[in-house]
Amino acid sequence: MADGEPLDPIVGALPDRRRRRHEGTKNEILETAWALARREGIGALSLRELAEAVGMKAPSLYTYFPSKQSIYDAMFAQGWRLLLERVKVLEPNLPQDEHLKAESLRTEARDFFAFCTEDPARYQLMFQRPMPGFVPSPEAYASSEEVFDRLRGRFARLGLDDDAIELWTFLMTGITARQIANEPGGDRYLPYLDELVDMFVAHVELQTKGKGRKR
Amino acid sequence: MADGEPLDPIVGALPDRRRRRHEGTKNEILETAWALARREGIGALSLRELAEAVGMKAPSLYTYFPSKQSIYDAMFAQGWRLLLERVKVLEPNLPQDEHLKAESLRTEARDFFAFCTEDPARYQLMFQRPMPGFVPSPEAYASSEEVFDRLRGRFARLGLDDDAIELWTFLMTGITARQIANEPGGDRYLPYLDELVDMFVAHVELQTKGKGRKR
DNA sequence: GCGCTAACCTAACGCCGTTAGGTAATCCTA
DNA sequence: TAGGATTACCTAACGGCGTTAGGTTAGCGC
Repeated sequence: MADGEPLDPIVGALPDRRRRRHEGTKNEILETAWALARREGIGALSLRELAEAVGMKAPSLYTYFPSKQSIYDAMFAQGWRLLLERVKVLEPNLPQDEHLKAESLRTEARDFFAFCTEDPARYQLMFQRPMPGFVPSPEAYASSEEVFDRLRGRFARLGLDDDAIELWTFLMTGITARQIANEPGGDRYLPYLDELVDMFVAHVELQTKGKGRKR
Repeated sequence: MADGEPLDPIVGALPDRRRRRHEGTKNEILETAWALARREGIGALSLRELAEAVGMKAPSLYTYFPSKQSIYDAMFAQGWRLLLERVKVLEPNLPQDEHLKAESLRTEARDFFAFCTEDPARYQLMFQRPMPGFVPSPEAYASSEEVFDRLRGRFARLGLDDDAIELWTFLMTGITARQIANEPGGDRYLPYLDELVDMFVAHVELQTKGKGRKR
């Protein structure tokens, strides 16, 4: 308590120049990790290989990350932050009422599908957790929570409740998972996307009209 | 060509007693592998641990399987054979015409959901391929193909085409994937299953009525 | 009883993530 | 600007992994 910040004692106390360099190297490691993950699969990432790709030996990586898991964690957080940025730009274009519900949802779906399929390694890390024992840290998890919060917000503005969100999530999960599994990197299932959205819209419209029914 | 069977020269030439014993041990290894996979995750399976659990040392497993991948492959094939058995019993109860389409699909969905959620490790192995580099052998793949063929057959009898199958697969993939990811071993999403089926039925009914339309 | 081979074993290879412990460069303070 | 601290790397090594090499023993057909 007496001498300043006991939290994060190493990095936190760095002067700006060094700190920037440290952060720069950290980012370089992460970018290289993404490149390797894309080439050989997220589960095939090796610290020795990663270290060599950035011009180090494996143990030196531990200056920047305390474990391999923490590298995965940082990548996981990066992925969700990126998705968060992308869903944020969707929101100003939302209609003020429930008009254009279908169009909004089509845009939403296309954006999500594009995000998921443009980087299969990222998709696996974010949605499938293929590394045995990997559990994202609370900080990393926070971004993913905010993505869902904002999804809830957008759906509320379209007059859709939490059950609709669950249904929506099933649809989006289903089509992207199948795309990644059967044709990673491609977009063979993209033509089905609008049909899924239409099906969904028809369903929730029916629910709303016959309101007060079950559940 | 001259001297009998050059295929599978070791196991194929065994006398019955030995052969049975060999197959028995093989099954014991697989059952133990399933137990370990269920306890610690399919990706955490270790040959040394597996060997110890069946009272061997790791290299001795190579008498029964040529590699760890081949153990995964055998488990993969087992999983799909089991699912095949389960969908087979569905077929005698199918209606002769398109009557009871919704009921048939509800049964279909419930059965699939139950199969997927009752063993998360099996689900991951069959549907998510979490082991880097694992590719099922053609023989193992055959069972999974037959499951799909029979699905096509059942759907045809209900008057549903291949596009409907794709949509159906998205739905089933979506809800099971989410169940496994968010609450492995539970059935929190089961209540949404009938709603998904209703949505699907309403959609394909609409497509059929307004026939000759797009796509 | 003899030869064959399945069914095990131990030892070891090269990989992995990680730790211990050392050294050189860089920075802040006096 | 010299001294002390700390970062940013290194090499060596540990225990674990899947796998291979090479050996021994037990069970089988002839």
